[in-house]
Amino acid sequence: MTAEHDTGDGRKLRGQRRRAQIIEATLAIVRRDGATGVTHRTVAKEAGITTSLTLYYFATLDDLLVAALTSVTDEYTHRIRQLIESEDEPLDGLAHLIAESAGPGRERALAERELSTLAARRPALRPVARRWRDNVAELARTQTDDPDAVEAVVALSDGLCAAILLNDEEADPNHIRAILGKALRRTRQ
Amino acid sequence: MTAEHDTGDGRKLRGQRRRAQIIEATLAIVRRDGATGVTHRTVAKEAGITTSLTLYYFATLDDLLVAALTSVTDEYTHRIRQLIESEDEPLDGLAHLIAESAGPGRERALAERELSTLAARRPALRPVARRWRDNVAELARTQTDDPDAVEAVVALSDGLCAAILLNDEEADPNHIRAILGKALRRTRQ
DNA sequence: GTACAACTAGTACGATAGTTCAACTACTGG
DNA sequence: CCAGTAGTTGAACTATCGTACTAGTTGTAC
Repeated sequence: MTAEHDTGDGRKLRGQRRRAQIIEATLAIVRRDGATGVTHRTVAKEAGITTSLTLYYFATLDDLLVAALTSVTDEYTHRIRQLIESEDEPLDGLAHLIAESAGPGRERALAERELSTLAARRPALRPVARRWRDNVAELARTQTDDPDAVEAVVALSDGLCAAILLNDEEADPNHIRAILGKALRRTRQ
Repeated sequence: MTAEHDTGDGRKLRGQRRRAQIIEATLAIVRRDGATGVTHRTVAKEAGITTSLTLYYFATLDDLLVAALTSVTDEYTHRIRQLIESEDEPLDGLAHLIAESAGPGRERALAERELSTLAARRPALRPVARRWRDNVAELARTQTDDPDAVEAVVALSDGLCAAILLNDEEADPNHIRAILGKALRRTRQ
C-alpha cells in the first residue's frame, strides 16, 4: 500500500500514511547510499519533513530499519505468493525475480541484501529476514518433495542473486531458470 | 603510558608489521560490531595505539576498509588454494569451510560477508570481493566440466553460508557436502 | 655526532550523529 | 465554540566522527 509523498496542498499526512512515507524515504536512502546512510536527518531530508518527525514515528533508528526491512520483505513475500498461486510455472517467475537484481532493479535487490546482512547481526531482525527464504522454500516445495532440493533452491536463489550484484553483467532469466531446474530435476530421476 | 604496542624488547613495530596490526584490529572490530563500528578511533583503541597512527598508515577510512577486505579475502583465497592442491577431496574441504560459518567462525564469516556487501556498492572493491567466488569456481572446475554446475556450486556455497548465518543452528559439513555433491553429480547422468 | 626521514603523540576543528524538549498548529468530538 | 489530542516544528544538548596540525621521538646513513 504505497502512500503518496504529499498531498500537494496544505493538508497534512497523518498516521499510517506518514509512517509509510518515512519508510519509503528510508528505503530510497538504503538503495542510493546503503544502510550506513540512514540517519534521522537524512531520512527527514529525503522525505521533506523535519528530523523530529521521523523520531515521532520511529523512536530509534533501529525501529526505522526494522520497519524498512519488514516493508521490503513484505513486498517480496507478496510477489512470491503470487507466483505460487499463479497458473504459470513458478520457477520461471522465480528466475525472473532473481534476474531483476541486474539492471533497474539492482538497487532494490541491493537494499534487500544489505538489510539482510544487517539482520545477521541483530537477532530481532532475523525472523523478518528469514521470510524471503521461507517463501522461496515454499515455492520450491511445490516442485519437489526432497528437502535437500528445497534447501538447494533457496541457497541457489540467494547465491545467484549475489553473483549478479557482484558482476555487472546482464542476467538471463532462462539461464537462471535452467540452473534452478537442474537442482530440482536430479531428484526426479 | 609507555608504548604497549612495542615488541617487548623495546623495539617499535614498524612498516608492514604495524600495518598488519592495524588491519587485524580493524577486522576484530568488523567481527564484533560490524563495518559500521569501524572508525579511526575505535581501530586505534583496539590496537592500543593513537588515532594519528592509524591515519599515518591509512589516510582515509576507505583505505582502511579496502585493506581489511583485501586481507580477509587473501586468507580465504589461500585456504581454498590449499584445498585445490591438496590430495584430499576438495569438496569435503569446501563443505568444512562453509560449515565454519556456524559456531566460533561465525564472526569471521559475517565480517567477510559484510565487507562483500560493501563491495557491491564500490566498484573499486569488486575485483577483490570476486576473488572468493573465482576461487570456489576454480575448485569446482576440478570436479566437473559443466559451466552451469560450476556456477551452481559457487552460488550454493554463498547461499548455504548465508543460510547458516541467518539461522543459529549448527551446520553439518556432511549435509553441506551432500548438497554440493548432488549439484555436481547431476551433470554426470 | 649530525642530519634527515620515518614514526609517534596529543590536541583541535568543523561536521554530523542520536535524542530531547517545549512550544506551536491542525484536526476532532462535543 | 472550546477543549483535547495527534501531529509537527526548530532549537539545543551531548557525543563522536574524520581529519588536520604541530611538536616531539626514534632509527639510520653518513
